[in-house]
Amino acid sequence: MLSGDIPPNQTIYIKNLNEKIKKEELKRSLYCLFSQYGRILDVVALKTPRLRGQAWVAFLEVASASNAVRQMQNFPFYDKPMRIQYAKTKSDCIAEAEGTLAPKEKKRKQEDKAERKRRGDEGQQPATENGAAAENGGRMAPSRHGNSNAQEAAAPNDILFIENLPHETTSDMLELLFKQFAGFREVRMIDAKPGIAFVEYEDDIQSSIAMQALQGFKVTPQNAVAITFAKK
DNA sequence: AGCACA
Repeated sequence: MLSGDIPPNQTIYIKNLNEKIKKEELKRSLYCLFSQYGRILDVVALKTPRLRGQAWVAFLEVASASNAVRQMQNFPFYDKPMRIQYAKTKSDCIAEAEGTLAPKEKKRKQEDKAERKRRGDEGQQPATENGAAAENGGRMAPSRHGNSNAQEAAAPNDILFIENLPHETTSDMLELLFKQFAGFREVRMIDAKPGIAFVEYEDDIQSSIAMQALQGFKVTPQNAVAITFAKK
C-alpha cells in the first residue's frame, strides 16, 4: 500500500513538516487544514529533538483519516510536502473517549530504560489506577460544525466554492466577509447561478483557514453557508 | 529520518 503497510487508524501521522514553525502555530494550521475532513479530537506536536517535524492529528472517524491521508498526501505546507501515514498506535485522546486509556506506567520506552539503569532497578508493582478522573482540559476544541464527510472530499484548492447564499447576495457583500482572512484575492459570482460564489485566495492554506473560520456562517438566519474547495 | 500524548 501507499500508506506503507500501516493499518487504518483514526489518527494520522505527518512528517516532513517545516521545523521552523512554532508549535502552537503549527497545531493551529494543521487543525484548520484537516478539519475539512471531519471532526478533529486532538492535534499533537512536540519540538523535542526526536519528534520535531512530525505531528499527529486524531479524528473522530477513521474515514476522515483515510480521506486526509489520500487527499493531503504531499500537500505543500509551509513550503514542504507533507508525508502522511496512519499512526501506528491509538491516540490517548481516543483511548480516553473509549474508556480504555491505559494506566500511565508502561508509557515511555527509552526514557523508561534510562531511568531504570540510573537507579539500580527494583520489582514493579501494579499500582491500582483511579479510572474515575474525567478530565479533558487543555485539548483543542472540536469544530462546531461536525463535518461527517464519510465519502469523497474535494482536494485542497485556493478557490473556495460557496453555497446556500441568499439570492440577493452581491459580490461586494461577500468580499466584506472573506477579505478579513489573509491571502484574499477576489469573489466571483455568476448571474445565471444565484446562491453560489467562488472566492479565491493566494494559496490553499489561506483558503483552508478561511473555509474553516466561515464554515456554516449564517449570512441570514436561514442561510448558513456551505463551503468546499472548488473542483479543479 | 524521526510514531506521542508533560
